[in-house]
Amino acid sequence: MPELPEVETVRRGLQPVMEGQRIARVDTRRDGLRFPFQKDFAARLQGYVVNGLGRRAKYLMADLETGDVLLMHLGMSGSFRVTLPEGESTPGEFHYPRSEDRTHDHVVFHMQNGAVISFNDPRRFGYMKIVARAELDAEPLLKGLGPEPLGNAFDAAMLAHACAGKKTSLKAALLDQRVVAGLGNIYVCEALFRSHLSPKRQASTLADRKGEPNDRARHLVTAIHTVLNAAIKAGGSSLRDHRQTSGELGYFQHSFLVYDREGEPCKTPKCTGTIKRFTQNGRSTFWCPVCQK
DNA sequence: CCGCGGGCCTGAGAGC
DNA sequence: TGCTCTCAGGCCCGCG
Repeated sequence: MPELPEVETVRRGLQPVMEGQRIARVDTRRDGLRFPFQKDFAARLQGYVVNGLGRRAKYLMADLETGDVLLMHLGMSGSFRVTLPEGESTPGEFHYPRSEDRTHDHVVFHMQNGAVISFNDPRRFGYMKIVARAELDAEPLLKGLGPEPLGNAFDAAMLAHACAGKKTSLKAALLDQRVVAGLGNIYVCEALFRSHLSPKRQASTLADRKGEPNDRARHLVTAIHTVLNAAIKAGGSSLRDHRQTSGELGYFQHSFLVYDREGEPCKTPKCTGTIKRFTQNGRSTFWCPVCQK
């Protein structure tokens, strides 16, 4: 599922029931997800207050009063569902990911305020890991991540510099979390389309000979900002598994201009092209060969 | 450094 | 109805 907008949507849904609240109990319903749980996983969480819930790239980070940080990654199919205590919740219609039963609820947080937060992940590509805050800088999962695409450090100059001399494709460069952290297959396709840049274009062509950013770099950065902000506003994109923590669907998939639109007409004004799909670095790329150059 | 293929998992959808 | 095949918002590893 989840790229930055989906993870941010989940963060905003969990924040009110986690931040400043005490975890009463944690149930793990299997030995692990992608990796086995740490032996003291539940013990390091139970009974402690969550001071804050943040996000770095596609990771959720729960700051505990103990000085530990719980890192959570949703993999491809992870989702969280919040159930509020009797009388406090009136979330409308629930759309459960995949099965109606909760077979794939692998981790359940019982908050002292009565909220129950379930982590569901059919494919189990997600993971959770507790790291001491003092050791976060050395944490392999986070080390080497590039800047946040919506943060101040990410601009045309930074992107051009990171891409200078790269012979790899623009698509591959943007998917590389060391270049910029948080984009995935959908939003890379969408941002390239919106900036009229070909996914096949060599990444180095965002910079001039001195490594200075050109108009392509500036347009691409703008397109990334625009598409991510719009997707967050829409609660992310629900194709298969992504749900907001209320169970509601995200709806940015209705705003896709290229992703999942193979064979359909290009939406660029006056463009007569047709959206094509091909495989790049093992993933589907959707694009318009007519207006993306 | 790079691209590529395989692996990790389950489930949905298409085709037969 | 049911089989087989392909594909899926991520990411890591090893190969050449």
